[in-house]
Amino acid sequence: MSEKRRPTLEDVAEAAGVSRATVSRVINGVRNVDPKLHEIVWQAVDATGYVPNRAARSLVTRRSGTVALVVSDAVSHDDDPFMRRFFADPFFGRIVGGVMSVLRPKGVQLALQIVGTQEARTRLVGDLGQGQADGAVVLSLHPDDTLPQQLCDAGIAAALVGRPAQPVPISYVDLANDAGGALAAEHLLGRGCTRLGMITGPAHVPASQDRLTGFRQALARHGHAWFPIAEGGFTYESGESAMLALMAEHPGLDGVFVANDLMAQGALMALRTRNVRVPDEVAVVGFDDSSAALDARPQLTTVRHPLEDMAAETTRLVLARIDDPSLRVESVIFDPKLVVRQSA
Amino acid sequence: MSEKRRPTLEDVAEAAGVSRATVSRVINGVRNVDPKLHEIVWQAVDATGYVPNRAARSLVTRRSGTVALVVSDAVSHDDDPFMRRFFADPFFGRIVGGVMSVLRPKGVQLALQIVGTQEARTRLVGDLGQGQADGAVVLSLHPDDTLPQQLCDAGIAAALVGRPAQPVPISYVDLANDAGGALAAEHLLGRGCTRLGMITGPAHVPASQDRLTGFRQALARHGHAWFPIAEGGFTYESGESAMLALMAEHPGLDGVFVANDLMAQGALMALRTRNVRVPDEVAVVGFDDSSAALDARPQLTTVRHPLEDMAAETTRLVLARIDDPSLRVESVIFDPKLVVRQSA
DNA sequence: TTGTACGCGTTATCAA
DNA sequence: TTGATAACGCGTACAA
Repeated sequence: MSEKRRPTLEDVAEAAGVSRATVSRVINGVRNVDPKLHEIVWQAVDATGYVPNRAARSLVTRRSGTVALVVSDAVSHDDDPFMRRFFADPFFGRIVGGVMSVLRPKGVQLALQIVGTQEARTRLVGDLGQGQADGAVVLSLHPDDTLPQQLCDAGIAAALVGRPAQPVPISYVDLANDAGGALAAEHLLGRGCTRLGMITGPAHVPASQDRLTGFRQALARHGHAWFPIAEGGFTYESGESAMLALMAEHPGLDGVFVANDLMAQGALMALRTRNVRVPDEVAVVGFDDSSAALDARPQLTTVRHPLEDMAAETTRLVLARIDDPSLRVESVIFDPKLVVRQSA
Repeated sequence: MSEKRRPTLEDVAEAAGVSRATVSRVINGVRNVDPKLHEIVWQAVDATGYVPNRAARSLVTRRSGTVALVVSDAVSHDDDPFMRRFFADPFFGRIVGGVMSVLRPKGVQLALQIVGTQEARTRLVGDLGQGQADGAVVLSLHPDDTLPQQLCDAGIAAALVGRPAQPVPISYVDLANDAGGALAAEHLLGRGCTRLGMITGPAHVPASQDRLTGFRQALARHGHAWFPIAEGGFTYESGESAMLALMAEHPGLDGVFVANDLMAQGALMALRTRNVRVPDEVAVVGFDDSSAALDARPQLTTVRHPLEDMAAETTRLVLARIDDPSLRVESVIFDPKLVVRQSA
């Protein structure tokens, strides 16, 4: 890019009147350095405008100074409607924000990787094993995803955002989805609803199951042994039709917990179609606190998913494991909060 | 990661019975290599499982083998509702897909960078100048964004997805937004609408202006000298209120062109609120063909924005400029297509 | 066409 | 505590 040569350690050393080695030690914060030299060196760094050469450093440290953000789906990105849905949620952006918030201060690069096919997954694990990145923050979006196991087998420093669908000894950060379901139940009961129903997400998604379980247990604690359920697919449309089905079979419902905001938005549309007033006739609680919650009419009361914080924590887990590969597998669970708006 | 040392060029050379240099030449596809050796070397590469060391290569080639995907906004990510909107669109995911489709085959890494503050922008330009990445695909989301100019001044290989808001000698790829506006106009007129209106995006966004211009000119060609306009902010809510305003002031409208799908979705909601049938009483055409177009009821007839292709082309522009910095600034314009669904 | 040898900018080892 | 000096793995003039 620039015409003139970038300053190197040697240049700084000359400017400071010391040796390369000393400058290197100062910059890397190694102890055993004369405080006087310390200052002199930093001044020289400033004066020369020195910036460490990542490649040279990587070559000798055998670290890339990069962490990969891997989005793993069952099928290729382009063909899959769910993948479009995934990006359609603010989900991804929030995660990126959380990851960057811890990577940036450490000067670590974020390399984005999206793997849809089995071949791509295998290649990715190979690349990571070759040191393309020092570790990986992984979003595994499909229950049959083999990537967590592969990463584990390859001994790669990685952690998942969200509990792995299958039991794999890999670190992860998750939300107490069951607690979220309980929050929704308590809130609906608290506002006087007595005939509750739920629209769940896909049965094979762990988060979806947990939300159902939490909702069910909280209701059971209040004596509600049973409630009608309709299964959706986390999409707007599925929420709409699930709500229609629920209303057709159980006309007396006065409260519904929907496993994500997008479906809840669809459910609101269905209620509107049937001229049912929300929340007066039927109260609706969503999940995620995504932008869909604000777009909805009425605005959604929903369970907030602190994705940024969770992504940041996941990144810390990965970084810690890069520093010390002997660290044991760990999981961190976040607690959800209820955000009360208009729909319940 | 792995216990044993990774194979190096030296190992391959030994296995093939040639010198390091020859192996290097074969791998990098340099001419002047004996075809026989060529094959022998590749077999040795296979046998040893050799993979080039990026750091070592970078050190000598002075290339990072990385392209940055930069999202530049006027304010910090977390605070800005527009940023959430941005990620809320499938926009970002589609662009990532397009970029990766050309980077992956070339073995180039994608480094994600999100800069919200002026300080972050300056630091980014510095980092890129230091060779953190060889070039940048840039999404500039704010009219006052100084990043394009800064990149230009720093002589960094970069190209924008979307026309820069201010005239800057930098390569970009854009959509013929005006042609898209014209498509919408022709379609509405073609289906017999005679009293048209438009909901525009923010006046300072170039794409928004162009859509309006194209719509206007096409109508003018058919004798429609004037039509009512309401300005929105590319959000669902703004589309909803713009539509309400339009209906209040111009009750006779029978067709509306909305500058993006999200606003169009809001407009549909407004029409529904007023019990106006779509498309029978009022036809609606959106823009982008985002997932919002499919979520809408009725599903949106809209102008398709070939974002993946555009992002891929932008990436090619960046790559070409990395290879040959003397390449002149270039722009590539894509043509939109009309996707007919139910709303018009 | 192939091989030798040097340099890329760091970190790390070992004397001093 | 500091300073030479040896890797790190690769590309490439230059010589053969």
